[in-house]
Amino acid sequence: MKSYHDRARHLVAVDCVIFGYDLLEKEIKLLLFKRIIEPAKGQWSLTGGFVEEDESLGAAASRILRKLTGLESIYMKQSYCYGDTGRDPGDRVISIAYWALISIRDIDPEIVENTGVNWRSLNRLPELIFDHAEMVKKALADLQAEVKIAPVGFELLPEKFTLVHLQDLYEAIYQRQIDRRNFRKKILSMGILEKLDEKETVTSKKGAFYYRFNKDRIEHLKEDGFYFNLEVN
Amino acid sequence: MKSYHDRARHLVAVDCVIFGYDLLEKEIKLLLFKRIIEPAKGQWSLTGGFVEEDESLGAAASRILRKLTGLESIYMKQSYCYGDTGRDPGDRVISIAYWALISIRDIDPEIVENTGVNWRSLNRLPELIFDHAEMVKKALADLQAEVKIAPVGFELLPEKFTLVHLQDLYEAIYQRQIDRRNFRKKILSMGILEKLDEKETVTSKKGAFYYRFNKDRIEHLKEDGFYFNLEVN
DNA sequence: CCAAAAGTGTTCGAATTACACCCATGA
DNA sequence: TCATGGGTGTAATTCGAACACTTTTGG
Repeated sequence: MKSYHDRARHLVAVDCVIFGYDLLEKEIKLLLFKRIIEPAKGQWSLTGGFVEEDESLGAAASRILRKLTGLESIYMKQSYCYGDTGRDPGDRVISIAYWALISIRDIDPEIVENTGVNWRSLNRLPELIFDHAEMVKKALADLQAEVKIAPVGFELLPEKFTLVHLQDLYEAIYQRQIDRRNFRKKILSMGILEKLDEKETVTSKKGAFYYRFNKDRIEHLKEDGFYFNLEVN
Repeated sequence: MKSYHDRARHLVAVDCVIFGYDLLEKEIKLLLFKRIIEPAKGQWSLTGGFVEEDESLGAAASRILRKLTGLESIYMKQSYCYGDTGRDPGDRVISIAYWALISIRDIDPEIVENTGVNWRSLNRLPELIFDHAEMVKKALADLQAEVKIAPVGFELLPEKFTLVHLQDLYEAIYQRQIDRRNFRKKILSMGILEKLDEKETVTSKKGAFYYRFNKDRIEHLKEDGFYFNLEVN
């Protein structure tokens, strides 16, 4: 049954701001690609695609992410809907931006190779088409806000990680330095980490203890309306 | 020039979560209306409409607000885009929710009368169609977040107001009690209010001093990245 | 033995919370 | 004179910020 006759119909797209973290380089990167269709063919762009007939917005975003990385992201959130009439010179397109946070190391490199996408450091982005720079800016703000209220970053680290790894990650997201002592004090006081007996000895001679997340504890805290704030110092 | 051929085209709507404040009743209300078209004709709904061919999303939201209230709202913000395929049983409609905050007293009562809309207390809402209840919930959260970082509420009060009025407003938005002394201490310490010699003597025998906003000072603080937080006590 | 990274506590100031009594006035 | 709502200050606590030295060990 179709109600609503004679109404304007619009092209609706989803654009994905895919943040990746590589714990070796300690930097947040963005997955960009060179447009293969007109207009603006050959220029740098976010990854996106049109929303199909019977496809929800989230499904469209997941489809695009999966195609480019082979991943289903745990952290994929809607950011904002961009609908100015002139934003895409090709036609009037309404675009919903999503952001996702993934671990670069998890990606199938072959897929990345084949799809012509490219990881670019957040600090040294090329010029982007249309309003994509604005999308990135807003998505980063969303990510930074999200990180304060949910243990987002934890999804990006391997099962075992050191407190140094964890701090590096938060520094990459916030894009600033954090005091080591204050960071440890705060994160440990939350009681969501379990210290293991094992040490990571690759990056230092002394070695750093591995930790592991206590997922039950996190779930428990969330239920109690726990406010996860790591914005120290 | 039209690029992008053979792509699905969608109905795109805007739904407005219009929050109103009445300083007499000290309550936030929502502007609802009874649907006059199928499906769900006769049921309560947010106010909305389809986005037209060459109309930006914000323009569509403003158009709807203006039609129903005669107002241009200073505070109208995009909330979230709802696009599940089955959300509207009439057809697949992608809807962008906006919220606005207006002063009920400013509205032309004749327009409200003619359009069949209705102010309903936020605490005693009727059942709403589709996913509109979810829209309201999210928009309220957005409003509460916005209020912490911008002097939103000020737009809702008349030129002259008492500190009691201002506190009532914030209590209505946060939906909780605030300690009188702490509230005053905080708001006065910001230096954005000017005390007048005049008193409001309607609600009390003693009378309460009127205040007025110092808009220049607010602009000045905003430029310095001022974080407007009134979440006291 | 020394370079390099991990690990650890304390102090200070600011901000937030809790809390109770006096004031002015019209009826 | 009394009921009603307006107005005020202080002490206790919590939270975040700043800050420097010791430990371990492989080379």
